[in-house]
Amino acid sequence: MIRLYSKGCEYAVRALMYVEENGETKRFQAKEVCARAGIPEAFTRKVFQALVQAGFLKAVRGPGGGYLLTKNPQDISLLEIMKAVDGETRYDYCVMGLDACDSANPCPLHDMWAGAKAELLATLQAKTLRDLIDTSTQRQKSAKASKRKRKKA
Amino acid sequence: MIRLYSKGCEYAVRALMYVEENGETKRFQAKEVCARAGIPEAFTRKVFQALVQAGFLKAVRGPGGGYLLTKNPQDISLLEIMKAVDGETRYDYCVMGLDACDSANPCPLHDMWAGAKAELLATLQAKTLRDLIDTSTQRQKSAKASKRKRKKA
DNA sequence: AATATAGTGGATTTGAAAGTCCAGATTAGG
DNA sequence: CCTAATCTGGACTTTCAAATCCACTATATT
Repeated sequence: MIRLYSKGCEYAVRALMYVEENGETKRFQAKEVCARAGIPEAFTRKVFQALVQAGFLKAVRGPGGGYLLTKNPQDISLLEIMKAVDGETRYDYCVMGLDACDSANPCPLHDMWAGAKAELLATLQAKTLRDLIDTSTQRQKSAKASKRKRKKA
Repeated sequence: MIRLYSKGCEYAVRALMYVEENGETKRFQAKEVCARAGIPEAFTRKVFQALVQAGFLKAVRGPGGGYLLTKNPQDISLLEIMKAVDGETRYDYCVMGLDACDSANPCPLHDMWAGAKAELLATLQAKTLRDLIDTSTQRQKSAKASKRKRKKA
């Protein structure tokens, strides 16, 4: 199975799609958001710790605590999240697994992959958390709409 | 690290780039080709078994035995090898890890990934074992050529 | 027939990613 | 000050791909 990012990063992304607006800030608790996203809480907490250290989240302890997004969703790109969780080098390896592969000494797939990779990374950089939330919300609405339609019919 | 295919498949591809022409047929032994490709022999043997069962290789036992390619390198696509080793479903999963993702109910990355995937698969289908061998051989030659140049200078 | 050389297939081990557990630190509220 | 709620961080366990091991079968050569 092709993975753009690790399982941990997958959980980070899926969880962050469930943050809720509370006035200016986006605030949420690990337990609650993991339950809604349907992902393992204990493991996802580890990932949140990484996001705190990377500066994307601020942790608030104690009753009523949780996490705060330090930026607005439209200012957080998917690629940034990926780099924070999986590190910077995930996309830096030869797809054929050759140690000695670089632009000066390319493997047979090097050029085609360089192109594909650049496109992919550009898209992931352009895609913001806001986009993910919106697409997902829209989808849920249209799902409900067609449910109503089916009920009517 | 982004992997287009499993480690086993990587070894299959890397090994097959070292098959040698013996008249009409391409023949090689596991031990020798693994040594040349610099990959683990025992594990790669397992992969060869899969390629035998998939019909890409014919196994010849006994002294002087080895494997035969059943087709010419220009008639074997990289994608075919990948499917034989990793199965048909490797590219069929949602890149965001959502169970309920399909074209009727797409995840936020679905469409962009569908496009990227289609391009990628087309390239892998078009790329033949012959291409891989030629690119690799060419690279070795030009490496030697520039070595000679450096020596001359 | 005996021997040596190849591939085969099942059992087992290894290592990294994924996942869990729990005691500890922090803080809001009574 | 006590309790409950929340995140933290280290140790531990599980899972799966990757890798190894070894006894077995098949066959060419002598």
